[in-house]
Amino acid sequence: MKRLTVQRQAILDLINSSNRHWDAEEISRELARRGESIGIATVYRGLAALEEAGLIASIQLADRKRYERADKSHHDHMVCTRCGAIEEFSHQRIEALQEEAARDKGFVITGHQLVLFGHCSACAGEDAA
Amino acid sequence: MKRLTVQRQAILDLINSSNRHWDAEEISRELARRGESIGIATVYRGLAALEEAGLIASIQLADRKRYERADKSHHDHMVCTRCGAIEEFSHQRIEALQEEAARDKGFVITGHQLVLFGHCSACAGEDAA
DNA sequence: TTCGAGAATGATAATGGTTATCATTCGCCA
DNA sequence: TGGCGAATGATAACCATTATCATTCTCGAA
Repeated sequence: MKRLTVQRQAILDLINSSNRHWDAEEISRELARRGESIGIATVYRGLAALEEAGLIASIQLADRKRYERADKSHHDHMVCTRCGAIEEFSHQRIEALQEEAARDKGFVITGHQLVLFGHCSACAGEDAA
Repeated sequence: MKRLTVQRQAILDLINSSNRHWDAEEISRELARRGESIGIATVYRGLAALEEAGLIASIQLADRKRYERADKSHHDHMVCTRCGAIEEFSHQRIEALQEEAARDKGFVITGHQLVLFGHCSACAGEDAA
């Protein structure tokens, strides 16, 4: 990324000001609502550039890619398949064990993604009710 | 799945006869090569039906979904971002720790996916050479 | 300050994996 | 054996994302 343009700054500010996991379309809509419309192609390019620069992070779900703040410690995600909520969790030990498993195979890890699918406490509670 | 048709049987046999991780297009091509052409829509429907029946398993990568045999014990994957090779690994502890993390949040796990990205031993070896 | 080159934008077309549509065919069973 | 739900296959549609390309912007050199 050679330039942090006003469009990219707007995307970055939006993401940094929340704890949400945004997709490109949501960002486009929210910025439009605030009167800062940005072409959808620019949103995609901006997100890619910002991620490459390490200013935002992402998780790749089956249907779409979602972006979040990068200024949080590493974590993985739990996705509720009922309401779509995305929760975060981290477990020191899991990371270490991943490295161990990779080392056993001579595999060099450059990244990883762990996603748990299921029902969040709110949705799971409905079952019991 | 109400019927295990010849088309679905062909898909199942192909997957069960290998250790590969197939995408729909590859299955279509391979069956065509063997003179058992199947419409691409049928391949997609067949894969979905077979997976729902628990006869095959899948991993959702960023660009495409890949299918593999289900008659293997649970495992996760390492994907080489250079040559595309997919290796499998499993770690008892990781599974247990996932459950632990979920329990802490009141989250009920119904499935999960752990993918490590990086370089396989062959590709990583090229660096050293 | 002005100019030029490279970078970014934005409207829109294209891409590619996957799903929907729908007429036709299949296979089970009453 | 007639019928009905299920499956097939060709093809259109979907949808997130990327490519194209003319235009605009921005920074640094002159």
